[in-house]
Amino acid sequence: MEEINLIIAKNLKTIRESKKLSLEKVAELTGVSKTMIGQIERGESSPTITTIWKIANGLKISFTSLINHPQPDTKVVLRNEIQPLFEDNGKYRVYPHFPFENDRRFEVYSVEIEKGGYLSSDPHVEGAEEYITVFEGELTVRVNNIEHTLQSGDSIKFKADRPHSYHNSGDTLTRLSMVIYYPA
Amino acid sequence: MEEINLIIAKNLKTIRESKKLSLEKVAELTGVSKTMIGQIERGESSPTITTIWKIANGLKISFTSLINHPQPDTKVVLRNEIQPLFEDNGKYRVYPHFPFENDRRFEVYSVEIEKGGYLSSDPHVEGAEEYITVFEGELTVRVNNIEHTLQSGDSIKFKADRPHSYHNSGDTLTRLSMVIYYPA
DNA sequence: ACATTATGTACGTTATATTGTACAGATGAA
DNA sequence: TTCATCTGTACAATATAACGTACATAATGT
Repeated sequence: MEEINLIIAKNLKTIRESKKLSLEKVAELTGVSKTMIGQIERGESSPTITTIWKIANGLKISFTSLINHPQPDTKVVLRNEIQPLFEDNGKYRVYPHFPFENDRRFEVYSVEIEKGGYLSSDPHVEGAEEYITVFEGELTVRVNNIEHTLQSGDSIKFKADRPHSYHNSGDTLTRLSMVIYYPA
Repeated sequence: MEEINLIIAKNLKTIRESKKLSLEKVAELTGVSKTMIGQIERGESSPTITTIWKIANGLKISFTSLINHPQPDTKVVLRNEIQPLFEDNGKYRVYPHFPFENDRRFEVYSVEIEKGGYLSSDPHVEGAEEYITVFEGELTVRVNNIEHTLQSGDSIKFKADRPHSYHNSGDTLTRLSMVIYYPA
């Protein structure tokens, strides 16, 4: 998940050292206490937006240079690293492979639903869409009061800004891929 | 100067209303209390970076959509609106016309120095440069232990990451324009 | 009309961001 | 070495962000 305050910590320390400034010098330039600068660099504090503003302006750097962390060209996410979310007494399991991140407009999940497993989802934000492909078993999606039953290999796309539900209507484990898109 | 928390206040309120969400709904989606969301929208609070992160992620919006405020195509800055900075007992007056702002890599000032007025400046950050043009009177700049005397219409550029000083070496008021550049 | 729900604000409490001072280790000069 | 300065951290005090509850008003239905 990459804690945001750790990102800032690393960025600030890198920038400060690249400018060869001491904590005290940064404190002078920014009007933020030496102690606070140190704590931020160590990730011990989640600074307020005004503090970040003072730092950015005092150091004459952009806001994003503190917030952005360079995205690696390649990123591998192992199943074991993913902390699944459990619903319906563990019968419905969500694996967030690529959760929402700053500018990215979509998320990638996979879902496992045991036999009989069911989940009713509240509407997402207006304009949101879901793209589902079934990889194993059978899935029944209900949206707009219409049920759609899919088999392995089938897909469905629907506007997810209304109530919808997922149901393993088959006799075996259902596994599927889900992409959620959010409008800009 | 546009207080940063007021910018966020406006952005958040606009985004929330465009999505037709109540404070409570936003609280649910983001994990930030309804009260805090309200205070942020009213500009009564400078949220911490983690709170902003929660809001951005919960609402599936980018960080910058909360921070950025649309720059007008045209901006007029009247001399009367500028709050000058006084040095050397008011003999050295700095007028910040376009102070540092997020991505902009330079600042534009004008300076008035009365007869005999003098200012010794500490080094700016490494790589900083100053571009000065004299509009009225005489100016003596000292940098690298060398003095340069300029008349109205003359200009000078120098690396400002070392000590330097300005001196009105003439008999009349000196007025000049100063651009300070900061490396990326 | 009334009741009911929904929405945003005021208030008191807790958690924590922020500050100033004091301290310990490092660095450097003589 | 010794003294001095510089750098970053530990600590205690204060300011304020963040929370939960309760309240006022608006909106909605019956």
